[in-house]
Amino acid sequence: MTEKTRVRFPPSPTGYCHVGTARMAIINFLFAKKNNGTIIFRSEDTDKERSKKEYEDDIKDSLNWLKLNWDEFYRQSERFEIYRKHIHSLVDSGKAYVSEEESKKEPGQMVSVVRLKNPGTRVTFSDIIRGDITFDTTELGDLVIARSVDDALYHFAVVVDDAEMNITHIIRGDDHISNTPRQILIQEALGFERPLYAHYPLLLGADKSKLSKRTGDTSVRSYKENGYLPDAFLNYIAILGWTPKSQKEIMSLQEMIAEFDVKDLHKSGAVFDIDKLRWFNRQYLLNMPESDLSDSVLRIMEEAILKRGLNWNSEIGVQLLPMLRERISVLEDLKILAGDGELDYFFSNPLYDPAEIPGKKGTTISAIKHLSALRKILDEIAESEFREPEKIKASVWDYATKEGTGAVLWPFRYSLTGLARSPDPFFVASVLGKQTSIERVEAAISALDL
RNA sequence: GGCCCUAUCGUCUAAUGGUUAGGACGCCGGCUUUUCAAGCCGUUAAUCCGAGUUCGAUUCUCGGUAGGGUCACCA
Repeated sequence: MTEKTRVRFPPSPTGYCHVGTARMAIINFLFAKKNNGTIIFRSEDTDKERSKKEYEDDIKDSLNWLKLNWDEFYRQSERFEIYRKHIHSLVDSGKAYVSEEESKKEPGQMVSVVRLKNPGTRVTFSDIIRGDITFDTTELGDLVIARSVDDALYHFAVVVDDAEMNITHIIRGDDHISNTPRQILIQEALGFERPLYAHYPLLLGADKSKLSKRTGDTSVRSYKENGYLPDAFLNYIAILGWTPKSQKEIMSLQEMIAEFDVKDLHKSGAVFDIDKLRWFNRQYLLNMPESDLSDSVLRIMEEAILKRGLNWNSEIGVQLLPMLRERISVLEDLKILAGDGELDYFFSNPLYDPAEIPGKKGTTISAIKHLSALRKILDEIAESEFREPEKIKASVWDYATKEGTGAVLWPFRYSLTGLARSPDPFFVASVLGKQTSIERVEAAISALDL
């Protein structure tokens, strides 16, 4: 009978959930699901000083946000009894010994660390991604495995836990390659079976070094807060450093699971590219039902509009939804858009710069003429038809083409928005409504008359 | 510095002992009934270097070089 696949998420709660942690989880998740396996979340909090519950919670929240769930949960700080037992057995059997030495952390203090007797062999392990890797372990010396007989260190805890939890596959970052031989040494001293290893390359920052705070946002929560969609984020991170056989990029979780193979993980590191992440997010945004989006879009917009000292109008906000969705890649963009005043004219009358009203293709004279004509045309459109941009366009179009679209449409759009850049005038007018639109055209005319 | 890992467009990557070295993101340009955005089309752009094997290497081997990782009583 073959053993059931068991993998682990072993973050240490010494900081907020890092993008690299998310990637570790995704890879292990895909592998586990593909093989119908079990996922063990193990909080590696043996460092009492640096570990915090707050961070552990953040990591759990972040993984939950990405819908990466696990089957079993452990905390190493609650397992010292188990480690102690194994440390004692090692000392009793002579494979490890207690060593009285001066503390490295507190010079002058004497401590009794536990050291493993290093047989000094060459250790070769077979990595699923990289093939055989050999290390000469003599240079490791008698490594310290515990601060004292009661206080296991990371490497020891990991080896014991991986064995006790029947982990079959250790899939982790490249940075652990050189940790592997020392863990194997401990493993062999303890008489444990060796699990299978796979080391994938680290995520890189724009400068090609390990992704760090210097190179951009590294906490998963910051992406969540900036309005990235979890599915898009997950998809992008999964595809970074892994090409499925189908070579598809946009994939559902189910597709990823179906296609996943550790052997397809790349050997070289990939740069985390925020522009591509934004593109992924946009694709997901575009495919979302509007109903799933409207609450957050409306909330963000309202907040930004209120902040600008304008009156919020949710009826108008709702009409803006489809237009807005087209113009953003990330929800955060909306905050910027609205915060910069690019939506102000929907909620208050714009101010005009008379020199801007005619546009490049017109003059003051022509602008007055066209705007007056437009006022009349708009006035003749039935209130009910004013709801539809296409109807407004149809009414205005003959006149505009006859007189020159640029000369007519620019003043029209500018009178409605007061901005050099905006969505098209037909859409804007339909949102504003007949009365407001006409009022603004008139206001622009009088701005020119003065 | 020792040890270990890696090396295709700016970035993510595909492919092969023989290809016009393909795609995606970005950039740039054009088109699309005003502007902006979007969309569509297109352009630009890569096999780190040097030997060897071979009729032929981007691909295989070796050596450089470069980049990264790791060398704790952190994880």
